[in-house]
Amino acid sequence: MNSAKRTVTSRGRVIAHPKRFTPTTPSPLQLPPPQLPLSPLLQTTADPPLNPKAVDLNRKRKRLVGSKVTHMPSLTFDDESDDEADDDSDVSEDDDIVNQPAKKIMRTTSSCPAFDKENIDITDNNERINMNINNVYIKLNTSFNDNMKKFEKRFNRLTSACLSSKNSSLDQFKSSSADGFQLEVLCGSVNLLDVCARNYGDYARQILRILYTTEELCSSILPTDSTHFARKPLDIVRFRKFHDAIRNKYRIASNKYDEFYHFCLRRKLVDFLCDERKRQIKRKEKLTNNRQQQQQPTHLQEAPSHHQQQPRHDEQLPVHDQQQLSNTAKNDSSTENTNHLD
DNA sequence: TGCAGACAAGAGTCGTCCAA
DNA sequence: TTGGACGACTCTTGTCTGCA
Repeated sequence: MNSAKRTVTSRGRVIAHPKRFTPTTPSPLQLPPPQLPLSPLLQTTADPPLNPKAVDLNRKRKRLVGSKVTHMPSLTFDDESDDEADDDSDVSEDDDIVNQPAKKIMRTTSSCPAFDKENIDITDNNERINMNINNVYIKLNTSFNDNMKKFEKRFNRLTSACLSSKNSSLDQFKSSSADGFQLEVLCGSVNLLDVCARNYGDYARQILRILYTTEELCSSILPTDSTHFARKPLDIVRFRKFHDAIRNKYRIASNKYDEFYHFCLRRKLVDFLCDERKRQIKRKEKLTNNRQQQQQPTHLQEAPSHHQQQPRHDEQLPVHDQQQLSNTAKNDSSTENTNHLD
């Protein structure tokens, strides 16, 4: 995956031979809700219409006003005299039908007073039907939203319960038998299994601090197959020893260790490495401030030597963190991590 | 009470996989 | 070939907890 053409993002990620440009689009939450073609009475929420055909119903409603309800499949208000008009109209017709006057309207132009009175009654009846349809849609929409909210609450409770149980209990990953586990995992002369810790997270951090130097922890990421990251992965040989220590310390079944590492440990380790970087930057800032304070007052240069702090071994920053520190001081994060490419 | 460490949440970005 | 889903890492911000 490594290629000669590599670019670096503002956050320091190495883009090895980008294949596809992913445009930055506003999140769906930032986008305006879709404009529903339904009437304003139905647009109580941003939810899409329950039935996609509601769009068609809405368009038909244009035609229904002032006409007779002849195209509502679920309603049977037709009388037999409308059959002629219905024969020439089709539900599947498009805008032409909507824009064209319905044939029923042609009958309202009759000079017969009886027909006029009948059409007025039909119009009033249609308006009442439309109002009823709107009310039904509103009730359905409200009921759907209420049920969705209830479902969301239940789902969130279930999710949190699953996550809490998964994070809090090691028992589900432990082996049923104590056989097959090592009594010692040596790192030099230190048996890693003798290290005491409050919990597996604390133990993992201590083991990492034993296996790796602070520089390595601050300049590396967890071992991964991907090569597009700016920081190099931790040494895989020592990381296998880390896995051995964790698995043997807490008697985790070998067939469940992957799941344990993925769900319980990985995130802790990622945050640990990130926090190590922050801590080192903080230490470096303190060291820099102390040096500046020592250099500024000339009359204090002859002060006792215990003010002069010698940099610790773990305070030697890698190149990219020095760059990051300088960028932090400049309040300009746009140029960080640009000089630490391999 | 202040500080340091651990942890969590979320946004941003990228690569990979896979279905259309 | 394209775009969505998903996983992974980085970074920021904030909260919680233990300790001196």
